[in-house]
Amino acid sequence: MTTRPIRHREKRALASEIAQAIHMRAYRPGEWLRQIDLEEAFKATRFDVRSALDELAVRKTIEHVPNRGYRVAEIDLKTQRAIRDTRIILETAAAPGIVAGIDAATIARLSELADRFSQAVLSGTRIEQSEINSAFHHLMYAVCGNSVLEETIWGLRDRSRGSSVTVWSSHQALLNSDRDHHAMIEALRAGDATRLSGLIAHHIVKDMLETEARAQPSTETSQSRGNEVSDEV
Amino acid sequence: MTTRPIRHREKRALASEIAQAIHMRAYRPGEWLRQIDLEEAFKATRFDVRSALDELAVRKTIEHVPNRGYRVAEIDLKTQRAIRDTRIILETAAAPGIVAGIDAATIARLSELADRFSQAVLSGTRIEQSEINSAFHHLMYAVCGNSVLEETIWGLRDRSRGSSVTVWSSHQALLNSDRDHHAMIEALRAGDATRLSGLIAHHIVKDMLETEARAQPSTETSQSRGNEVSDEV
DNA sequence: GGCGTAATAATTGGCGCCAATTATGTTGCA
DNA sequence: TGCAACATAATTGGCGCCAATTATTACGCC
Repeated sequence: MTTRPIRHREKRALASEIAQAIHMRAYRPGEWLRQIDLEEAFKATRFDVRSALDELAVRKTIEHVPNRGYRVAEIDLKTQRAIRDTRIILETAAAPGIVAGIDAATIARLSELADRFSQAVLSGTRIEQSEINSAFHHLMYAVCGNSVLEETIWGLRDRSRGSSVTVWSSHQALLNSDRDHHAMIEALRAGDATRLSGLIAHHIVKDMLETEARAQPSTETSQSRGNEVSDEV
Repeated sequence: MTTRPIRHREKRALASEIAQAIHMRAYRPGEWLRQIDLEEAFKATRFDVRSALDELAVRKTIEHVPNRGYRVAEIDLKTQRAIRDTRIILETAAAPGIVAGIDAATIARLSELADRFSQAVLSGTRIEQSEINSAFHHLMYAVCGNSVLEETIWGLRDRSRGSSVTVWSSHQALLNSDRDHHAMIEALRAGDATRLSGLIAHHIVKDMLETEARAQPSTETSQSRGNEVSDEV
C-alpha cells in the first residue's frame, strides 16, 4: 500500500460518501463545502474532491456558485412540493410492477427489514433508522422490473433527502412510517397493486408534510463553524 | 479577445454542445469519444473536455470505461423500453398540470411551432425538425407547473435521444408526429387533460416503436473513422 | 503460415501549482 | 463614531505535465 490517500477505484465512491454525509446532516443546507475541509475529512486529493463535488452538483444534491464554491442546496417550499409530487407520480406508478415482479423470498426479506425498522424505532440511531428504511424501499423498487424507473426514483429521493430532514422529525412520524411498511407488505402478500399504490402515496405525503412543517431558516453563514450538529453522528 | 480557446463562462455549455452533437448523430452509439479529437473539434482545453465528458457520464448520455475512455451509450432494447415506459408515466402525468397552467398566448405559440413543424416535415433538414419538435415539447412541459417534473422529463428525453435515432426513421413517423402535435393543441383548447394524456402516450409509443424496429448493430470499432455520417450535418 | 510474445505508440487520467477572485480585517477620513 | 476604501489573507479553479494503462505493431518461434 502506498502513502497516497485512497486507491483509484474509490474515486467514484467519494461522491456517494459526501452525499451520505450530507444526508446524515453532517453538513447543513446552505452551508459551504470547503474543498480543503473535505480534502482532509475524507483523506482525498483536491482533484478527487472537486470531481465528487461536480458530480453532486450535476445531481442537484449541492449547488455550485462560480468563484464562491459549492454549498448544500437549500430547497424552497415550491421545489419541495414539486419533488414530492414527482415522487408520488413515479413511486405509485411502480406499484403494479412491484406486485407483478415480487416473489416469496423477497417478501420475506422485506418483512425482515420492516421488523428491523420497528426495532430501530425503539432503540436505534437515526442513521440506523435511515439505512434500514433505505434498504427497505430500495429492495421494493428493485423488483419493479424497470431499472430506469428505479434509478429515477432514487435520484429524486436522494435529492429531497439531501437538503431537508427526512430522518424523521417526530416520533409520531417514525411510528407512521413503521406502520406503513407493514401495511405495504400486507398489500404485497395480497397482490393488491392499487392498495400498495395508495399506501406509497400516503407514505410520501406524510413524510414530506412533516418536513415542510419545520421552516428552514436561511443559514447564510459564510464560514463553516466546525461541528455544531447537535445530533449524534 | 484572447488567444485562449474559449471563455470561462462557456465551460458548462460544452457538455451541452457535445450532447447536441451526439443527438445530431455526429458521433454514433458505441463510438469512442477521444479527448484529443473533441479538444480540437470544440476548440476547448483538455480539462474542459474531461469535465464535460464526466458530466455527460453522470447524466448517462455517455458511458465511462476506466482507462479506456468515454463512448456514446448503446442502449439495449430492455433499457429502451424502460425509458419509454418511464417517459409515459411522467409525461402523461404532466397533462393535468399543462391544461391547468396553459394560457391563450402559450397555445398560440405552440400552434405556431406546430405549424412550423408541419412545414419542416415537407422542406426542412432533420436538425430543423428535431429542434422545432424539441421547442414544441419544451414549451408544453414548461407550463405544467412542476419544474422538477419538467427537468426529469427532459433528462429522460435526452437520454433516449442520445443513443437511438429519434430523428424520425420514416416519413410516415414524421407525419404521425405532426398530426399528434395539432391534436394536442386541440385537446389543450378544449381543456381536455385526459385526451391530452392519451395523445402523449400514443406519441411516445409510436416514436419509440419506430426506433426499436431498427435493431442497432453493436459497432465495436475501437477507432473512430472520421466522418462517416451519411446525413447532412 | 499461424500464433503467442515482446516492444512501441497512443490515450487516458492523477495531481500539484499558481493566477484570479472573493472575503476579511484595518486604517483613514468625514 | 460610522462609513468607505484599501490592503491582506484565504479560497476557488484553470491548466499542463507526466506516469499508468491499454491498443497496436513487429518479431520470433512452433
